[in-house]
Amino acid sequence: MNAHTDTDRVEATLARLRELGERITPARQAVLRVIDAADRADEHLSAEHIGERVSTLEPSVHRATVYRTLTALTGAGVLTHVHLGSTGTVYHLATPGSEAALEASPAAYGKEVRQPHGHGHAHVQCVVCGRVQDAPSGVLDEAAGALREALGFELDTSHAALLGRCADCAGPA
Amino acid sequence: MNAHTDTDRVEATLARLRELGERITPARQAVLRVIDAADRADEHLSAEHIGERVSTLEPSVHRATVYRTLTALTGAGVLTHVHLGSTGTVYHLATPGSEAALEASPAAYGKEVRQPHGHGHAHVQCVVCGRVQDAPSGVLDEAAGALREALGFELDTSHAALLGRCADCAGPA
DNA sequence: CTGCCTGCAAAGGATTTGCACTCAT
DNA sequence: ATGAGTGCAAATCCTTTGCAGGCAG
Repeated sequence: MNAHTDTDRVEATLARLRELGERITPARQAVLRVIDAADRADEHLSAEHIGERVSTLEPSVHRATVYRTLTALTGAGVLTHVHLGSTGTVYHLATPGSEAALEASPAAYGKEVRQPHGHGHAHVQCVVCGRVQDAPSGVLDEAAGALREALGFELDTSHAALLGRCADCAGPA
Repeated sequence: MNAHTDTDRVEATLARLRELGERITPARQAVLRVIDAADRADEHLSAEHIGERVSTLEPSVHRATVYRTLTALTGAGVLTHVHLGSTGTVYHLATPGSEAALEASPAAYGKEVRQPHGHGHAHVQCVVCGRVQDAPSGVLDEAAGALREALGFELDTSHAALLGRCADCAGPA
């Protein structure tokens, strides 16, 4: 049941790229597959780390291409990135829907790409062990409202990780 | 009118350093003065930028020393830093009387950490223009509570900036 | 006097860029 | 065929580190 949905997610993204007039290349496919696999495993990969995995998957792809690809695909709206405090930036597929098998309808795109930013969930990172976790959805809703009202600031709740100490590192003092 | 309090803030910090057994050197004084001045002007300076200003104030101070000084003084608890999304890290004078070595020694990191209680304020940064603003205090209180309850995660509300669009950049798309 | 702190220079690692070529469309 | 995308290598950028000497305490 996985090999199937796996393909769907990457394929759906490729389809969106095509619609946008972007070219489909082996490098881009490899990058998307690596990120998709990481997403499914709840991993958060940096550009450099993605590059390593792409190399094993498609050895001819150069590191520089990975960087350019990440930038291009993020610009196209099919990838998103999250800035972690001091440990760089990690990437996600921007595919609508999420982890659970939403609905394997090939034509599920139905609509256009959503907002390039702001539809993902928030992340929290432990400054002690570096672990990144997904935050419950809505944790920043009130903050977003308060900031909008006080400053006219439109918060992008998923663009930067919140920092602190995870349960494991905070408890055992 | 200000020359007085200016001196006071830096002096107070120097006093704290002395109490901690840290040495007072021209380089450290210059760094503190630069950061203090920036704080007063609501500026948020990166290590590199601090280095530039220190150079004009005390030309003999080497860049490497600025980096080491920032690390050391942050460790001593008299400075704090805020991670901005993709534009590096900026430094502040730590507010006397509240947080001490939040990340003092590597050992203290996961150990008897003081609660990052309400002292430091949160920052928001505009991803369009890069501007950094202070967030109203308390905006993250609810989020902090929700994260503690849901994940046992202790949020450090002032360690990373929240990203989004400021009033100027959000409105007039 | 001690050893913490510094200056210097060189190393380091991550990301970017110029250029010519290739391949997806 | 045509130019977006790529490979390669060099260049940058910011930050760190080894070492020897200097100054604060």
